[in-house]
Amino acid sequence: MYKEYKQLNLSQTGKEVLEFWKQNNIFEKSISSRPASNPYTFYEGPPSANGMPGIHHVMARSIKDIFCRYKTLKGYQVKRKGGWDTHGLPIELAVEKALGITKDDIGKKISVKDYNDACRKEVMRYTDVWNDLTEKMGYWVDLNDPYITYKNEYIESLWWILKEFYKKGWLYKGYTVQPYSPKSGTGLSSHELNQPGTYKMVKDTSIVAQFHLKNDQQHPLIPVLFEDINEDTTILAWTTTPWTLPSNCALAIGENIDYVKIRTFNPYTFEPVSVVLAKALVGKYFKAEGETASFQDYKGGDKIIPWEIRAEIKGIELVGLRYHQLMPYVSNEDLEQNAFRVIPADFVTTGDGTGIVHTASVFGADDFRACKENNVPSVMVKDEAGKEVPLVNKQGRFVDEVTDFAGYYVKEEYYTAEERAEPGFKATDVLISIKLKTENKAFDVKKYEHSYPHSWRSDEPILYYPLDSWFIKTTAVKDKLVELNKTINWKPESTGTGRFGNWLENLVDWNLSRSRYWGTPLPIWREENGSEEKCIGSIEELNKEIDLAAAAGFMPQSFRLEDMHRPYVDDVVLVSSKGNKMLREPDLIDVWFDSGAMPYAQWHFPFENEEEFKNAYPADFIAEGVDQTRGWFFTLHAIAVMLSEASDKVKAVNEQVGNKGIAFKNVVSNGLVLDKNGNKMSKRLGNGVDPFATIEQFGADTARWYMISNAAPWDNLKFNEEGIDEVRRKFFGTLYNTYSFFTMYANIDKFKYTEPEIDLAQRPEIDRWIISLLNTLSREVDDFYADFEPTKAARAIQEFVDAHFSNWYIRLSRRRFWKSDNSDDKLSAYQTLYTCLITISKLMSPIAPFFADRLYNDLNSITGKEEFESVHLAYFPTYHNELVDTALEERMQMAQDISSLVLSLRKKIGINVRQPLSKILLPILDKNFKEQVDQVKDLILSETNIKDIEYITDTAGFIKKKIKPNFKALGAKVGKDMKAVAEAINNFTNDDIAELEVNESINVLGGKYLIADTDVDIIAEDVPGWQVTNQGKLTVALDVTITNELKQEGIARELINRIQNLRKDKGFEVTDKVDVRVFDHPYISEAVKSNLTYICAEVLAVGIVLDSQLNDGDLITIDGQEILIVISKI
RNA sequence: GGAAAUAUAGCUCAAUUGGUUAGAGCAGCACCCUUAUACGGUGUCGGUUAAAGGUUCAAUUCCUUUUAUUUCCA
Repeated sequence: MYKEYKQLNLSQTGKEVLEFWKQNNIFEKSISSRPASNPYTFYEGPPSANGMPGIHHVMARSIKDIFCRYKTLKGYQVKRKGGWDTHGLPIELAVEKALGITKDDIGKKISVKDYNDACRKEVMRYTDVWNDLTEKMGYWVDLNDPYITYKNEYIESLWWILKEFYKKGWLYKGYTVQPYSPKSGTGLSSHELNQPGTYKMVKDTSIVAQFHLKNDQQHPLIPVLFEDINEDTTILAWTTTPWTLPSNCALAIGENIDYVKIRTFNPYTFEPVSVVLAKALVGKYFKAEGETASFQDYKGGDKIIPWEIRAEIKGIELVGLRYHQLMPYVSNEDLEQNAFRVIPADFVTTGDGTGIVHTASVFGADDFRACKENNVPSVMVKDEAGKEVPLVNKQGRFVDEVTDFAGYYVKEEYYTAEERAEPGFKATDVLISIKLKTENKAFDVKKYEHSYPHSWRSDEPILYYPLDSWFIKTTAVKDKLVELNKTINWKPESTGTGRFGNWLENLVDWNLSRSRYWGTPLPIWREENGSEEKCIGSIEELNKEIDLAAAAGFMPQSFRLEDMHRPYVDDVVLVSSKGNKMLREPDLIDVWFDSGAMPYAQWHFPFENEEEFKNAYPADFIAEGVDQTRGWFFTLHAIAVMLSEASDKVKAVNEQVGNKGIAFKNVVSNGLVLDKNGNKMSKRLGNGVDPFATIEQFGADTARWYMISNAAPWDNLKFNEEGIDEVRRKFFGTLYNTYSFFTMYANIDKFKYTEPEIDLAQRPEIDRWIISLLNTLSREVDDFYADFEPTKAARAIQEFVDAHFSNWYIRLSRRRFWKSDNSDDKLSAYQTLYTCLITISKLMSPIAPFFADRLYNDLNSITGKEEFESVHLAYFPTYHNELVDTALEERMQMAQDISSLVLSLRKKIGINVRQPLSKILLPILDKNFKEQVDQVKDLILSETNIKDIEYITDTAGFIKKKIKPNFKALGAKVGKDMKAVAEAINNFTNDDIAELEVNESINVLGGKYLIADTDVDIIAEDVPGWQVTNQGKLTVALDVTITNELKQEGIARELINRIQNLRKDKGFEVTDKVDVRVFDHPYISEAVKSNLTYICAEVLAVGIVLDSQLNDGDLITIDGQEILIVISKI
């Protein structure tokens, strides 16, 4: 007996199937049953278990799961090693919050050891919750042996990679401009800058400064810029950070921007001056009235300042011009030689300012880069230790060399509230403005409101400040990164070419340093004076060095490092070749390096598991959220490409597996999950969706199917519970019903698929049709999965189940199952229905793994047709081209369309389907048409309750035709004359159309064009005198005459319908035979007599008695006539 | 400020890659059907395809600009 269910409960099904998987180790078998020689490699992007999983994790992991399961079906061995991301700032922040401390307290209020222990505990806090979700959502990943990034072995692999880079010269210490908080004395990571509320609107003093050009220099533009010896020509540059002006070292222009030289007067000193600025921004600083004003009549203080454009200059021509240092506090020969000149930069725009950017290399990341590229030195001073430092110290104050402002805080906010409240207090930016105004160096000063980042910790504005950091020289392999990226299949493509591609094009070196406590320590030891350094690439190497240090007396004898984290690793002191102490660089490395190195470190490569690594490199497939584009996707790619150059061991592996140096071949980046209104889910709004509750209520399958079928993975998903319910009702409900239908009859007939397969040729049209469609579907779904298009796969399956399988195939086949005999036709119906169900279970199993497995096993456990104990151990349905019959699919579509047209006509004229009608007319469109329709004629007739189909040709001019231009075909032919041609065609008379049909062509526009019949669509629009409707090319005319005979049959059908309803109401089994007594009402008596056998057969009655004495029973109504009837089970 | 994605019916999504009358499902309304179906059928309501401009015989589709939402980066 096939299992029958009272109702569909997907949540319950999920739990039971999960238990079945566990009991029978199905996941393990799905791997062990596939040959190791046929691997498909998937990398798990490690989640961090210090936060609760959300519904978006169900989304991301469904995508991973789908393709892994699909590849298993296709015969690949898909190992999925799980992993945990355990380091990093979020964990440290969570611990700080839990302990009620700040970063500054670490090492003071709490020891680094205790702190790190707390982190270690925190990081696995929600592991159980995560594991629970993983199971319940049906995500198959190996959690028994996950990689954990804080393990010593993992870290050792990271050290090995770093050493490989170091040896290649790709790991260096450098200076970079970073967000910096003077109050906390620490650099801020980009993560910290992305905290909510860091960017705030502030009003800053902005200055347009006049940079006076040197008139004694060699430059082609000099004659233009200095028209006479007394002319004072300046370049206008704008800044919102006046405190950086003493550090100015260059002016940046856009090479393609148009500039002008304008003669005018300085608005503060009233001195005559010439200024250079972007042409597009002239209107911002000069009033239109000034252009016509007289220079002679101008007096200082006049509201209208005269101006005139004296020259137009291309940006590129300005490059190289030298100017006088604006605030000459600090200078030297190098600066005089190489700084204070105009350089080109790509970040200059004419969006605001003057189109010329004041550049202080040490206080802006863009500035720093532009200066470096153009070899412009920075304005620096030497501190007490002789080290070069900027003009602003780490407290945010000017150094002594900036005499006028020595000791002043550069940002107003760094002063205390009391200091700021003192009378006469002025912000340093304001003081600088005043000074520049009086020195004839300021052209425009005003307050400017803009958004500026603040430290989330201390709430004061950050500085961009140069700090020491360790870098990986990713720029050294930039070209290869770009090149190899083109070999990666990105879904969607735009993420790869756009977001990722552009990012690679503008690649900068990777800043590895983090001044934190819980993370992978940088394995570099330095002599205190920096003259010697060592990079350690393994525990063994470290131990050797420790032994040397022990011999030098710096370390205890036979010391061994138990834990590679801080503070333990900081206790290791090594010895230099000169016998000096070497201390570890205190930095940790960026956690993204941890995860990007997982292909190697998860196997503890190269120290162990070389084979495992080789078999799983590179990944065939990875998937994460699009926010990982510059995170994990990048670090994986960067490390892989760099190792392909720097490491002999990786090179060797690459050679063996034929890898050019990538870490992954296919990547799916999925979008976000938003709430149903399109808002981000957040704790604050309380609009987050609990994945556990969702799975409990609807079942994991429903949630998965909903998320996958609703929107492409890379589109944002608006998560709506009503949508899940719709999926349950429409898709799973329908599919469940098809299964119930099957079991209901299969159990009655004891169908176990033991009979030999009926030849396809012997099967009826409708069976061959659904089999053809099923094969087409298999191929499509296969292609969609292979192309990482799960949404299209889901939609195709859904469409098949709903529109074709359930609402056409089964509906039209029902009668075949009622028959009491066991004919071949019935067997064919069973075999076909079974094949559809089992195939659907396989096709859908990657997306809805629980339901699919239940369906598969409910069927297969009875028939034993397949040897697999789970659908996930089975193989993807093979596509059989010979089973696909496109002509058949076409004519069945026609049958559906024609039926639908007839039903719509019946509706329009108010004759219901139970009333038989004699015939429909179909105008013949082409030779094939009649032949095609004839083969599905019976289906149409029974579906629409019509007696016959009659075909008509237009020989008699009986049909009114309509002609429509086929624009696509005509476009190539007539081009610009389309309008005229279309009009001509639309104006064709019936005779014109007839001529075209006979000759297969016709002249239009007085013979200018010859129109072929393929250039137009001709449809039969109307059959005068008939009820007609059409859709596309199809036209159907209905004969609405109801003869007495038809009427009687109609009444008989009504009676059958009422009896069937009564059977159902009374709870009779579908196989129960009945006795019928019905009142001998004149309205039905003829109908009963003339359709007696038909009625009896339909309702399984042994006989019908017309009884004029009947005065008890059920009252039924037919066409308004009330009639008593008694039916009784025999 | 830069890069990217998205924007089509009240909602969720299509539209054969430039072909003229933009389609489904859900929701609403009306009728109908059902010995698998809390399902289905037919009809109805609903659109300035975010806005503006451009290219073209023809634009939801290509280009430019703008707006909104979102992400990543500075």
